[in-house]
Amino acid sequence: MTDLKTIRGMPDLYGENIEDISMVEKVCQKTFQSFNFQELRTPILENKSLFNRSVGESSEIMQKEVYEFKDRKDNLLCLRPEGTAGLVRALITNGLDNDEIKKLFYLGPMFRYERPQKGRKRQFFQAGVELIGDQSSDADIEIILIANTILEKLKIKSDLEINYLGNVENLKNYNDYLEKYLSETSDLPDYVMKNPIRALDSKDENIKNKMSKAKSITDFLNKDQSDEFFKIKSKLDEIGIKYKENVKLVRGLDYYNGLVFEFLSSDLGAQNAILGGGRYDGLIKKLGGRDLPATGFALGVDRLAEVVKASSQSKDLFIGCVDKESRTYAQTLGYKIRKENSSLIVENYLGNASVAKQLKKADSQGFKFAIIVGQDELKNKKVKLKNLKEDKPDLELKEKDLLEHFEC
RNA sequence: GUGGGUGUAGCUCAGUUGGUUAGAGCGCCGGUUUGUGGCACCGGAGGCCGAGGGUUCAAACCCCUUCAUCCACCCCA
Repeated sequence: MTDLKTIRGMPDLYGENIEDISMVEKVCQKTFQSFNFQELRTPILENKSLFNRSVGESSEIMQKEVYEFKDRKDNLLCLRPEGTAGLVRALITNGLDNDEIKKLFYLGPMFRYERPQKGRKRQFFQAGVELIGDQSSDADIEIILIANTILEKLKIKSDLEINYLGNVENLKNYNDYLEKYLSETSDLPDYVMKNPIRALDSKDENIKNKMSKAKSITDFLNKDQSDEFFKIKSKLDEIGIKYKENVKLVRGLDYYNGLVFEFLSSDLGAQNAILGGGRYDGLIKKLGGRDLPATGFALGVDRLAEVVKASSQSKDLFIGCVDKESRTYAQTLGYKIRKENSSLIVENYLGNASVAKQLKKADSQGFKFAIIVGQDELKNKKVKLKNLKEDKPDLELKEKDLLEHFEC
């Protein structure tokens, strides 16, 4: 029966699970659009080399988390592990890397071969924005505003942490410094040896102790960079967005520089990052496009869905029927009512249960109103509208009045 | 990739030192009530006890393997 199993970390989603995810996606999409961001949808499959050059060949993700395979013509492909690289590639591929400022968003499944746990699946959903061509700190502020709006709409409590990485040289210098600083320590785990910057957010007590006396990236910034960071912070203050400066915040993808940030939720255990992003000014050029600044973020749709509970949508009208003759009329009524108001949820019950059962079903499924269509209704074109939520007498309505009752 | 927990009905879970036919609650279907809901009562369906192997007269239970899931490390959204 192995052929009937789902692939590890890629569950079928149904019921409440998909309701929550789908609701989060809708909120994201609406919010992006309200900031006048346009959708850009790229393929799930890309050449693996694209991610080697963007995410970084030495990064954890590319080292062991990519689903890669050869196609029938021996091209080395992979399932995308994140969204930014594909979107940047699309800009270059389609000649969109011009001077016009671009505000783009994406939404869809990503894949990483990791050990699954809460808030971490092998297929997971991300939504994100990229603001291309604007190097000002206002652009960084704009995307933080988007992030904040989404989290507010979803009523998710979270803490914003920010840090400033400077540019490639700062990072290199800081990395070199850490390498030297840590070289006195023995028993360093592999991941720290490979990339000393990883020691910053390590949970290992040994490393934590050692790092508490190390210099921070802030000490490696020049005056302009410190000023820029200061500017960003005062703008956040002015708007009234609370944040915590975290000099240990570094991000796992190689392309980040300048401002980086994360929104953290305490309700998710170890996978507490629900949204993260920052500036990636060098990436477009590195991938072969023009030298354009860019900033953006990605959020974990599944992770947000874990911490919100979607208020189950209330359903509007249950149309039952008592025999075959009346059923078609019942369907006609449903059809007309939905035309009158397309946002209504209207069930046309097509089974053979008794009237009592039908009403019970309507009630237990959370419908507000119910009508039962039978011979009388068919003959007189009149129905009794039952209010299932409040104890009120039935309304006897002609077809026209019924339609009016439900129009928007 | 490392360490640990858990897999029994659609869902949440009981199941005694290994002992006849594996249970409950919720949900589903039917009835009390053949055209009027919420409550109550009665009945029913639904299980290869995650999968494969082993020990035993006998395994949901013990052993091995494997898969899935959860927690932590790691990583990230």
